Amino acid sequence: MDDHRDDVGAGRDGRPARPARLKDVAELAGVSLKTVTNVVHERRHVKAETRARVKAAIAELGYTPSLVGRQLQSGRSNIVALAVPRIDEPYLGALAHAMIMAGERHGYTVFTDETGRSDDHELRAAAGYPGNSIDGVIYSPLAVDPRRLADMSRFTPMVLLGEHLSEGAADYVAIDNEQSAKDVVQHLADGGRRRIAYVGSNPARSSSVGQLRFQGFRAAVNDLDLETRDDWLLRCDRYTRETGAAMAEQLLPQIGEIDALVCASDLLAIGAIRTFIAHHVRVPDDVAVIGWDNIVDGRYLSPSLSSVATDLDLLADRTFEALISRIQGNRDPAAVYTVPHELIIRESSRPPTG
Amino acid sequence: MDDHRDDVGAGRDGRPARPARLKDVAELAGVSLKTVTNVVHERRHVKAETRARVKAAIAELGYTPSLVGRQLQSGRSNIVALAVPRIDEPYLGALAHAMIMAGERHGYTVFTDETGRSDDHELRAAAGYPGNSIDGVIYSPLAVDPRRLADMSRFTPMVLLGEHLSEGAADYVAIDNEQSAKDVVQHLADGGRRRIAYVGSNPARSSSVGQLRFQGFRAAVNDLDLETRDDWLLRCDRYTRETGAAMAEQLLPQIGEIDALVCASDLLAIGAIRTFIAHHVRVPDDVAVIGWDNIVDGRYLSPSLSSVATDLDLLADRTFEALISRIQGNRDPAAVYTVPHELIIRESSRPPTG
DNA sequence: GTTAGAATTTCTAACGTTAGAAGTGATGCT
DNA sequence: AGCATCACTTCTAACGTTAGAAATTCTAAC
Repeated sequence: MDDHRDDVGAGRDGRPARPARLKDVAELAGVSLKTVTNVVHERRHVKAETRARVKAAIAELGYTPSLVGRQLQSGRSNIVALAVPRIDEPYLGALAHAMIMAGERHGYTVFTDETGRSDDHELRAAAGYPGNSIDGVIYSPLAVDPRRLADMSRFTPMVLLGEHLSEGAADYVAIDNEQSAKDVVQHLADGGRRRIAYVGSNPARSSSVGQLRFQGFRAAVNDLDLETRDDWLLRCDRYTRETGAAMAEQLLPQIGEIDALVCASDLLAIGAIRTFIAHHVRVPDDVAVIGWDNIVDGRYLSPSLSSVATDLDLLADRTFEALISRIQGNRDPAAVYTVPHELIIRESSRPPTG
Repeated sequence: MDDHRDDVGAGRDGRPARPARLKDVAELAGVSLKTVTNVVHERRHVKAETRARVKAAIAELGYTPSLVGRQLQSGRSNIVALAVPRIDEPYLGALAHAMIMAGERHGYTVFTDETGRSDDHELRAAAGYPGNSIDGVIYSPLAVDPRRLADMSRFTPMVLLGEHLSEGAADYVAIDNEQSAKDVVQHLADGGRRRIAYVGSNPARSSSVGQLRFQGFRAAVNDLDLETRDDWLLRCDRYTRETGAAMAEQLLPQIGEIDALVCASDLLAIGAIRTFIAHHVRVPDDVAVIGWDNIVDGRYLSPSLSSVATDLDLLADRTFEALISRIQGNRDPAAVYTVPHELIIRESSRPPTG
């Protein structure tokens, strides 16, 4: 009788005017709050008859537990944030999709956030979204200083993707980038390619995937006695189609010398192929092109794009295993989890005809 | 002295062992809770000296208000859900990006959810994510029965995108689909195309964008005295690359008769072009192809893809305006908001050379 | 020096959930 | 009959925030 709000489930169309609370259920069923939670959580020590009555009341009121109340009480939200630079990049979209599915398997809701708008957003993600009661962060950093990140992440369960931070700031999940680059070069050599260019290195960021892949590339080129030259190695920060197109522009004078181009991402490769075709450079006959990420668009390109594929579902599962372990208090030193990769050969890197 | 937790900001490395609460700030500053909130909310009636002391305490403890606490108290979360079938579809990724940016402009956090996994997920979105304290839903439905949706959405602020529900279940924001199709046909006619096929109609779902666009298509074909035939009109549910490829397969026998293909989405168009090229059908010389959505990939395709572009930023802003008005209690009948579209002409629909 | 009124601050209940502690009966054993 | 044990249920404080009401202090005018 101390409740002034009396219109639960009383809409004249039979729908509640406001969501029912635990208290409403308790009153309708004529039991205490605790008994209702006991029923909701399927606990013992509730008489069958009481249980039935409570369940009926729950059904009648259409009661759904308020996650906010729970969260406040438990300190846990079962929400993790996936922080990526831009959600409209194909690879990151596919990653988000895989993470959402994996989150579901592991009992977590994945809240995808974009950090690419500003450094502030990146730092906010790195700090674990203070105030938002995020249980953990899956983070694909772009520009944040690794040192700073290591500092901030100490108190936020976090798993890193994409860029490798040598300081071991947090758990890291990725393919073996160097080895995948070696596989790429081996494949090109198998197809008779000898003089290979590379787009996407960046010595200034030695831990970037582009640089890791470049190291594998260079090692394989040496091991297999292939040729590369400094002016065939183009560095860039952003792995976009635009950049790829611009880089290919720079390579046009070398066409005829080079017979293959390795791009640190499919987007770079797509941009490069676009430029090549526009200048009547034939792919793969004049130049083989290959990238990383196996984005769907590559399959529908003409020529279709060869690429290094990550098993995203596996990557997402590993990520959640690591993250959940951290959420549950694991304080071991940061670990690196490697997931397998696979070379998907399509038209763009087939051996030249004739 | 009734607080048993005494390790706020007491980590021996100078970082808090747990997040600071309002109460911690109040104690450190030697004032009451209300005074601290008054400072946090920049309210009057706080002495300058007190304000300074509180601010110092906030800074020292690194206090950030708990959004959960706020949400419980206010019933508002300032979070809206964007429910799309799949986040890894290029158009939906671009839409999500635009919505996240617009949300920021309007003071909302956008939580992107995928509903494509099951009907349950769609219904959950339609019901406003019960228990999650979502303030509103931006919803791009795929399969939910409009009738049911109308029923559920009555109590959840909601804006619909994509599919048009004639029942007026909720506010709807989109381009003028019929007019855009007429513009497409006009453009093809201007380029000398006369016999035009269409992929993406679906009479079973008369309110689907594919069907709306088809209606505009047919009207324009009649008005401009162009030709189309029943076996040039292919219906489909899913606007994917795969479907587009399959539909184009069906059209191969008609090549030579038709000189243009209108696809209800860019993905369909991309799939179709892939099939055409694989079968040495020249685009645009043999067949012009054009789609909707202006996804970035279309620009890098060869031939680059002509498309109907929506101004996504404008669409997102309109969406938020409508949604916020609903959140604030607007009970007017559901409205339709139309945003402008633009025809982006690229290579795939250029007039045949020679 | 009083006092009305304003300025500033504190007190307290509430948001919806949870779970430990405490309470009530009923049963079975001696 | 007395008592411990068990099944079941209720009571209550707590999570972090907010804001109306109440209390206190200050200011200025008489």
